[in-house]
Order: sequence, then structure tokens, then C-alpha cells
Amino acid sequence: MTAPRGDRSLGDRELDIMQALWRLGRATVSDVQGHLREQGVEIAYTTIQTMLNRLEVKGLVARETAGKAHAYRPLVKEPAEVGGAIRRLTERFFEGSVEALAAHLVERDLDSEQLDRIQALIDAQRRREDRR
Amino acid sequence: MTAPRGDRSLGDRELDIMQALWRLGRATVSDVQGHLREQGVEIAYTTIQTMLNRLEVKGLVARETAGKAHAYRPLVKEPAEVGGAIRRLTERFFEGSVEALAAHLVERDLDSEQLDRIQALIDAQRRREDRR
DNA sequence: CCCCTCCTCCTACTCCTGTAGTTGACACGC
DNA sequence: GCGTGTCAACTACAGGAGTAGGAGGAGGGG
Repeated sequence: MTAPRGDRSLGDRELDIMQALWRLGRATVSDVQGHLREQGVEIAYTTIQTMLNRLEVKGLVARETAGKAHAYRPLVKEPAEVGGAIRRLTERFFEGSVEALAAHLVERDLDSEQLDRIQALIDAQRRREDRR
Repeated sequence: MTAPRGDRSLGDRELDIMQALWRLGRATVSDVQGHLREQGVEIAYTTIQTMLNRLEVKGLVARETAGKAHAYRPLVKEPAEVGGAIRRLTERFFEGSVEALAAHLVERDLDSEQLDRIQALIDAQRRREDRR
């Protein structure tokens, strides 16, 4: 009787690595390590290797044998993960309503300059939609 | 050399339980179980008890011996957790910018009716801020 | 007075994440 | 040919989340 799990999002480190792959497009373990190092994140080579292999098992990245080192390629797109993360957040705290999240941001997290810019975005967005 | 961890948010079930407490205010194990059952979530009594006790150790809930059964009370407010969740999301995917998250919602997730309502909220918010 | 029910407390086990060492293959420079 | 460095593959392990069983106490109903 153990947790079947299923929905579960990625862990922090897994996301670090996925993000490196999203930026790099296609990368070896060293590439990922180098990228993370630039971000100030230091992880052992073998750790990254382990994570990448586990991500492959989960079907989130593909491995291509390229010469000596393997190259890994993300199979899910970043937007999908962003969407998933937003969905989880809204389901958890806003009864699944993205609008309620947006309302929360407007009321709590954004200052008036930011509101101005969001305002402009809304206008632009509406023009886009009208045109269609 | 193990993960010191530290930032990590709550797990899914822990959040289920915290949310039950936020709704109920103060509740026994049975109360929580009943509430979760209404939400269609079925967890064993002792499981909830274990989670609550662990949450107490973490300092997220307080336990009060009330008659026969213990009563648990949330020590963190829901808004704080919502804020934390939003912060984590933005840090992860939007370089820490809440505004970028808002922009994402406007551009991807909200339809024009929702934009209308958000628009109205922005206006209201701005009036509130002007007054100050 | 005994049994049933409800609760607490303790214990245990699995899976997943995060971290990394070890080992062995292989290529390259000298 | 031999060291040296780079990789892949395998192995290991700690800690947290999630799940729950079983022992034992306390109280109410018959």
C-alpha cells in the first residue's frame, strides 16, 4: 500500500537540469554541469548523470549517443512545464482558477508601475484577440 | 554528504491537510479526515495523524489537548503559503519576476472575459493606491 | 463488569530525490 | 606502451513524503 503517485511534479534539481537543457537545447553531462556552474549551482558530474538517466527513464529527456559522450535532449517543452506548474498552483490554492491567481497578483504582488505595464499588455492582448 | 534541503515546500498530502486546517480553523484528526473525504480524498486515520504530528514537529501546526482527541490548529496562514508557492514558481520559471508571471497569464491563460474582469481589478487597485 | 469503539503512540516500510563514490573502457599525447 | 583525463555504467545511501498496522488506554452501553 504505497503511494501510487502519478501527478507529481519535478524536484528542484531535476528542474535545474531540465532548465539547463531547455537553454542548451541538446547537451552532454559536462555541458549541463558547465551551464549550472555559470548559474552558481555546483553539482557533481555523476549526480547530473544520475539525474539525467532518471529523467530519461521518466521519458522527459532523450539520450543520443553522440561520439564519446551521450547527448541529452529535452522531450517536454518548457512551456508545458510552466503550464503544469501554474495549473498545480491554481488547483492547489485557487480552486483551479487562473483568473483568481491573476487577481491575487494584481491585489497583492504588483506595484503600480507593474500594473501599468500589465495594463498595456492587456490592451495589446485584446487588440490581438479582436483582430482574430 | 546529504541534501541539507531547506527551502523545500510542503508535499502534496501535507498541503491537503494544511488546507483542511485552514478551512476548519481547528480540527481533530477525524475532522480532517471527514473534510478530506468530502473532497474525495480518502486517507487512513493514522496516516493523517502521522502527517499532523510531523507538521507539528515542523512547527506548522499546534496541538491542543482537547478532551479525548487532540485538536490541531494551523500556525502558518494560508496567504503565507500561497506567497511562498508563487515565489517559488516565479523564481523557477520567471527569473523571480512576478510581473513576468502576470504577463504570462495575460498572454496565455486568460480569455477576453477574464481580461475584462482583471482589468476592472487593476482599476480598482489603482484607485486604492492613489488614495494612499 | 465486559466489550466495543475511538483515539493516541510507536513502529515500519516503500518510493523518490539528491548526492556521490567506484570501476572500467577508451582515446590522446608523449 | 604508458600515464592521464574523460565518460558511462553501476552501486550506495541518507532523508523526506506517504502510507499504514498494531498495541494499548479510556469511556460508554448493555
